[in-house]
Parts: sequence; C-alpha cells; structure tokens
Amino acid sequence: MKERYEPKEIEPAVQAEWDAAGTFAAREDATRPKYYCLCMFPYPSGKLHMGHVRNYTIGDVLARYMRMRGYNVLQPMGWDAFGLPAENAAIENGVPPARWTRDNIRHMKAQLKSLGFGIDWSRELATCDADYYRWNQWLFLRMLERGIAYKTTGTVNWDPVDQTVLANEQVIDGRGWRTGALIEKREIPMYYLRITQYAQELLAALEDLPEWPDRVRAMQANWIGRSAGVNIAFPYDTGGQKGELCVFTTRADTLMGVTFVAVAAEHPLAGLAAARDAKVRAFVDECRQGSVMEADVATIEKKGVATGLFVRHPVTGAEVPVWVGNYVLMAYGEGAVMGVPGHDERDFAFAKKYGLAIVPVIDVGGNRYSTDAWQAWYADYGRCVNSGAYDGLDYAAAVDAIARDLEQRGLGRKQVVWRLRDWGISRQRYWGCPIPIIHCPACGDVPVPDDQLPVCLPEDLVPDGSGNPLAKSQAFLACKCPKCGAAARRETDTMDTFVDSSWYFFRFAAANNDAAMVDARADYWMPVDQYIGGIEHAILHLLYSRFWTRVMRDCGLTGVSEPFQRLLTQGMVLNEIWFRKPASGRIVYYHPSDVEASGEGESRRGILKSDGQPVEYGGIGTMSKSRRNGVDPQELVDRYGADTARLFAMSNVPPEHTFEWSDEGVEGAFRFMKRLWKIVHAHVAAGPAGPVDTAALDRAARDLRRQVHQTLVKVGDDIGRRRMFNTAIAAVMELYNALAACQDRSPQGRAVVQEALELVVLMLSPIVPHAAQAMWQALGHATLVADERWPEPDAAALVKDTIEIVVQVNGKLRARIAVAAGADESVARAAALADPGVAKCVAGLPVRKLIYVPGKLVNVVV
RNA sequence: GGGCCGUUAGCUCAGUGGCAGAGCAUCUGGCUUUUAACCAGUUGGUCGAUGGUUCGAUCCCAUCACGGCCCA
Repeated sequence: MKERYEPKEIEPAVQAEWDAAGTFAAREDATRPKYYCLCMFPYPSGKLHMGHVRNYTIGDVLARYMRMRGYNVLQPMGWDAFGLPAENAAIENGVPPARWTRDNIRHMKAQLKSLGFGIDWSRELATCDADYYRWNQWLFLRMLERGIAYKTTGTVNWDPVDQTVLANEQVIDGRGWRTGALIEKREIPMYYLRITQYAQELLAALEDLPEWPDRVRAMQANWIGRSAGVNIAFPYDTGGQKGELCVFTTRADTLMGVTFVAVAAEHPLAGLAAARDAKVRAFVDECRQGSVMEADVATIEKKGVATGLFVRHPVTGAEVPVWVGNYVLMAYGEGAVMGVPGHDERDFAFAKKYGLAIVPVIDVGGNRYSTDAWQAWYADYGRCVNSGAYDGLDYAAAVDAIARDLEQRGLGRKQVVWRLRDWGISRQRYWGCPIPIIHCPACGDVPVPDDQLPVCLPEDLVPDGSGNPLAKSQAFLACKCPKCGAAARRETDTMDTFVDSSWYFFRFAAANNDAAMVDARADYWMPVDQYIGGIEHAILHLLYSRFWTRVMRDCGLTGVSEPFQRLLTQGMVLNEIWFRKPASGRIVYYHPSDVEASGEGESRRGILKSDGQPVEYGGIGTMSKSRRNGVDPQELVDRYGADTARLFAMSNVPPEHTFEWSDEGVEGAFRFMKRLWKIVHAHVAAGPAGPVDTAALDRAARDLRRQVHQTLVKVGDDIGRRRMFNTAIAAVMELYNALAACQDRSPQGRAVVQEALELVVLMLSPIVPHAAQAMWQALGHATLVADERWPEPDAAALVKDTIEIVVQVNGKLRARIAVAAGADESVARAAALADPGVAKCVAGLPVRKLIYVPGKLVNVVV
C-alpha cells in the first residue's frame, strides 16, 4: 500500500480485476433471491452530465449493497438511442444520425466504465438496433390484431417552410424553431394505442405500488383523471335549430340551482350565435387567442357574453340563458358547463359580474348563505334545499335520484369520464422505429407479416430539415403488398421514442434472444425491484411502461402487471448562475468556475476572474448548457478520481432532493478519501494486528467498539431501508473522527482499530468501491470486497453497562445521573432525588408527580 | 387557481413528545522540502410566527407567513 492516495492508479487496476473475474455478469439462479436494480437508461447525447453520475451512483450503491446482502443482482445498462437530437445534429454537421449516435454511445460507455459502475455489459442494448426495435414492431402488430392499436386522424404542427411536422417543443410562440414560420395545425392519419382501455386498471393499481413516492402516484392519478358524474342534456329549439346541449357535471345534486349554461368559444351553439351577433363573434375570436392550459385558465379573469339563445332546464323546463365563457374548455367534457353560481366559485364570480341569479340549493350544516361574497364552504357537500322533489337528499342520494329521473326522460345518465387520452405514436420523423405497415393501392393498409420483420431503418440517410428523408428514399419506400403482391409503398412514419423505453427493462432480462421478445429469464428477473430516475419522467414514461407491460401480459408474454416495484426519483443537480446583461443585446452567462464569489444569500457577489469586473448573481438553478453552469463529470474524475465523484454525489442531501454543486464539497469529499487512506496506511504500516478479545478491552476500547457497531447498524439501515446515503456517510465520517482520536497502540487497541477499519471499508465499499478494494487488500485480505458479505453487527458490543439519565424538575433540565443499564424505576427515582442539584430545585417541596422514561429521563413535578 | 412538499448552526441536511446534532465551511493555534497540504482545537441556534394539547413541544393539533416542485 502506498502512503499517498492515488486514485488514478487504483481505479483502473480495480476495474480490471472486476472485468477479469466477471464480477458483475448476472446469471439466473432460481435458488437465490434476485434483485433487479435499474436506472433509467440515458439518451446518448454525447457525454455524461452530473445528473447521470448521481443517478447511476445511487443505483450502483444499492446494487452493490444488495449483492453484499446475498442477493443475485442484475444491473444492466443501455441506450435510449432514437430521437430528435440525432436529426438536429445531422442537419448541423451532415453526419448520419446512426453514426453520431453510435459514436456518442462509445464515448459515454467508456465514461460509465471509468466511474466503476457494476454493470453487466453483456446485456447492453441500444433501441436503434434492429435486434431491439423489431420487437416494437412485432408487439405493435399484436396490438393491431387485438384492436389496441388503431388508425385515425390527429392534429400535428406543420411547418410550411420546411414542409415538416414539428414536436410541441419545437414550436415557440406559434412559430417554427428553425424557420420562424407560422405553424399550421394539420389533420393527418396516425396510429394510436388504446391506453384509455386500461385507464381504470392503471388508476386502481396505483394502490399496489406503496413503494412509489406519493407525489408520483398522485401525478399519475391526476393525469388519468377519473371523474364520476352525470351527463345532462338541456334541450333547445331556438334560432331555427332543435337539439340538446350536453354538459357533464360531478355535482348533479346542484342541478336545481342552474341559472345559466356556459359554452366554449368553439362550441356549435357559440358558432350559431356568432353568426347572428357581432358582439358574440368578437368575443369568440378573442377567446381563440387565449391559452388552453388548465393552469392558465384557472387564473384568467372570467369573462363571457350572452348569446341571446336559451335552452330548457331538463327537470323544470324553465328557460336557461346560454353564455359563451372564456373559462370553458372545448377539450374537456362536452365543451359546455351548467352554471350553478350558488355552489361553484367560478360560476359565482361569473354571475356576480354579469348580474345572473344566484340560487343556493345545498344546505351545508345549517351555515348561513349570503350572495355577498364567495365562501369556500359553498362548494361543500350537504343536503338539497330549494330543489323540489330532491329536498333533504344528501349528495349520493340526490345524484342517484336526479340521474334516474333524467334517464327516464332520455335527458341524461351517469357517466365516468377520463382525462387520459389514447397514446398517439406516429411521428413524421426519420430517426425512429419504422411502423410496420405497407400501403397497397388495392388492399389498403396491410401489416407487415411477422416473417418479414424487422422493417429496418436505413442508416445512411442524412436529414436536411425539409421533411422526413424516408419519404424520399425509394430503397425504403418500394415494396410488394404482402397480400396481393402488387407494387406498394411503405409507411414512413416512425414510432414515438416513448415506445422504445416502455419495455427495455424486459429486454435486459432476456437479452440477445433472436427468436422471441422475452423468455423465461424475464420471468426470473421481472419485475424491476428498484427503479431510479428523474422526477421529470413521473408521468409519461412510467405510465406508458405500466400500460405496455399490461399489454404484454394480456398477450401472454409475462405474468407481471407492474414493471417497477419500488421507485426512487432523484433530484436534479444545481449550480450557481452568473450573468451580465449588456444594455443592448442578450444576457451573457458565465461559468461559476470563472467567477470569484463571496458572501452568502442576499449579499452574494461575484467578479469575473478574467476582467475583474462584477457579474450578477442569478441564484441557484439546474445545470444547463444555456446557462453555462454545467460541470463536466469527466473533469471531476480526471482530477479527483471516480470514488471522490461518487462520494460527493451521495453526500449532503437525500437522493430525492435537488443537489447543489459546490467546489468545497468536492474538496471535502476528496480530503476525506485521503484521510481515510492515510489512517489505514498508518495502521497497516505498524504491522499486523491480532483478533479482538472482548474480555480484555478497557473502557475506552469498549466505547470505541460500541460506536463502530452502532455505526454499522445505522449505515445498514440508512442504505438498505431509508435510502439516506448522506446520513450514512456522515455517520462513517463521525466514526473516522473517533478512530483518528484513538491513541491506544496496545495489542488490544490495535485489534479494535483493525476491526473498525475493516468494517469501515466494507460499509463504504458500495459508495467508493475502488479505494475500498485497495484498502481491503492492505488490511490483509486477498478477496474482492465486492464479493464479501455485509457484516453483521456484534450485539454484545452494542450493550452499554451504565447509562446516563436526564433529570428534569418541572420540565427543566437540572442534572444528569449515571445508573446501571437495566436499573428499574425505583433505583432511578432514588438516584434522581438524591442528586444535590435536584434536591436544591425541589427544595423540600412535596413531589406531586414523577415521570420516568426508562433508560432516558426522570421528570420531577413539584 | 389547485395539488404536493418544505422552513433546525454561515451552507447542506439529520433528528423526534424528554440533554438540540452531523458533515462541510468559518475562526485560532500548530506543523511542513508530503503543497490538489496536513494536524489539533474553537465558534456558531428564539428549531419560520402565533395560539392550543401536555408534567414537558423543534416534534402532535390549528391558524398564518415565506419558499420550492408539479398541473395536455
């Protein structure tokens, strides 16, 4: 063992040992409990960023910890390799997306290896490989057969200059991001997956995922958006037209309080009124400018205009005026709502503004209703009043009765509506998985037969920004109709890349099978025991994966319904933002390492090192290219080594929290590594130490040994159960401080230190595996620390013979006394009252009450 | 607007009805031909505010303030 800590020498050597031993190659073994630890696979953008390092370190720590706990661990890695950035790079550099992508993969794979992650690389996959995406195509065909996949028209963003379809994020303020041209909405045929058919199950099964974060489950539930209510028809015969205005409401119990109905600007009745009335027309046009985001609609000023049209109340037959309201969305429900100003806050505001009647029809616990101002309880459930036949009914009974009456008259019925929409998977893009359909002039749309799969994506095309190059490639387009043999044309749309990521975890488990999508190996490994990734995927990726897994289940490919047993969503990595705002022109950002900063919080100031002039502080924000505050993990590894990078990434905060970058923090982690190395070196250099003889230890040695084993208990709990790596690290640092303070060089003192250092090395080995391996060997072991079992704490070492008890008088701390461990209340009581400090405070007053918390505290009340 | 989470030392975070803690940073001293230095010691707190429950509240309850994240 060298005296100096040299991560650059240690790390490659240890990695070579793992490779030679095949340490992380996972083999199915039915006799052992399995643990499938998966991190969300990266998009091969070019190089790793700090978010990746954090994500994969969390996964690696858990995987290595569970290995030591005796589990058969699978930790694979792959590449989410289709998608737009490759096409954008192609447009810029003229390089085919395939080459760009594979170059990036090569580089990033080397980076991952240099960080020492215990990955089974034999299972590596890239979603742009035909071996992989052929099974996208194959399952898509099964979905077509089952009616899960279907074709219909959908709306896309069309850039008229580039003659291409844009993703939502490529449309900025209604204009194309490249061309600046005004974007048109176009209706084109697309394929959809019927995820709505699984809405009920996807919602209900969230209950089966207790180890997912509550907020992720809440976000999924909101996204699926079940609401149970009643569809109600308001008949009309007006303006020369007869019909029924339909509304959906979850508050049918307030039906008798309807004083108006409001329709969206796009609603047919609004169109009818607009045709006759310029005022309505102007308002409808105004509404079209507005946002259709729910969050925006909730905050805009409620505005409306009367249409002059009337509908009839389905129960009373009374005339009800129809208004156009800017807060009514065409996309939600029927594009119309019934206005119950008495019990809906928005309707209340609307009615006050336009002088519409406000009729309370729900009595909430006898509270007094006033139309002067809205009160939150107006929207609460209660009993019907002013509601004729429904008076006295509670919410459920009123909804039942009203729904029944309406149904008898053919004017309504109970209904459950979902916010979730079917999943449109067609993308008018080149760099994606081809949709396996052939268009025949005679037979129509014909699925590609299984034996002709995969439909391979040509890899030599270079998009130029003007439309999908597949549509211009005769080699790709030309084919024969599988049914009639006539000349036909291939579908040129490719699949949404969320398809690729919806089942890759199955393929890792059944890697390299040329004959089937999955096999028995997947039955062994699935479901994923621990999934780790960013919160930004809380909705779409996770929901699509849950859906896709169920489709595979219904096709008989797996017995699993939920793919991810336990979910950890790690927080983002942040750094300071520094900038200058020139009088003219755009904000210029500066990298934090180029700024000399001082002060904290409000008084944070900085000057640019290169010119000595001040720069403005922009607070803390996520690392991003645009703000130039990213830190390249490669620099970190090159300078400090992988172990320091890993240690730092796991320090300071729990994994779910956002993580603030700090140079001091990295230095602190590195210093700790050096100190640990040094103490091991000093110990080893003093010669071998014998075994601990617990009977021969003095008090100080026993105390130190107790702390060692207490730390072991805590670290095991922090990593294994709580997933609080930061507190585990802090506990080991504390233990280090105690070890460094230990002066005992006697044989037994050295034996305790030897045991302590071995345990520290084992405890830290999931986090800093390279240094741990080197120190493990230095401490006299020939084995791989990665193959060691997690140590069991010595229960005898944890026992204290005397304990300190706190004595309070009237709740205030007055003394500390030592009693034998296991002393009963009478002993503690006597000792407490005998203490001079306590006696002084009690001052001869009678003890009114005495509270005893065993092993902790005595509180004397006088 | 709604939902969720948070507020504890300079910073980042633990804690849990019973002594207010850790790491890092600061500061002081020492040491050094190990210089991406190191060692020893020190400082630091109205546990966001106000009420309530309790022998005792940072912890439980209520209200408020401030902050963060999410919402086709």
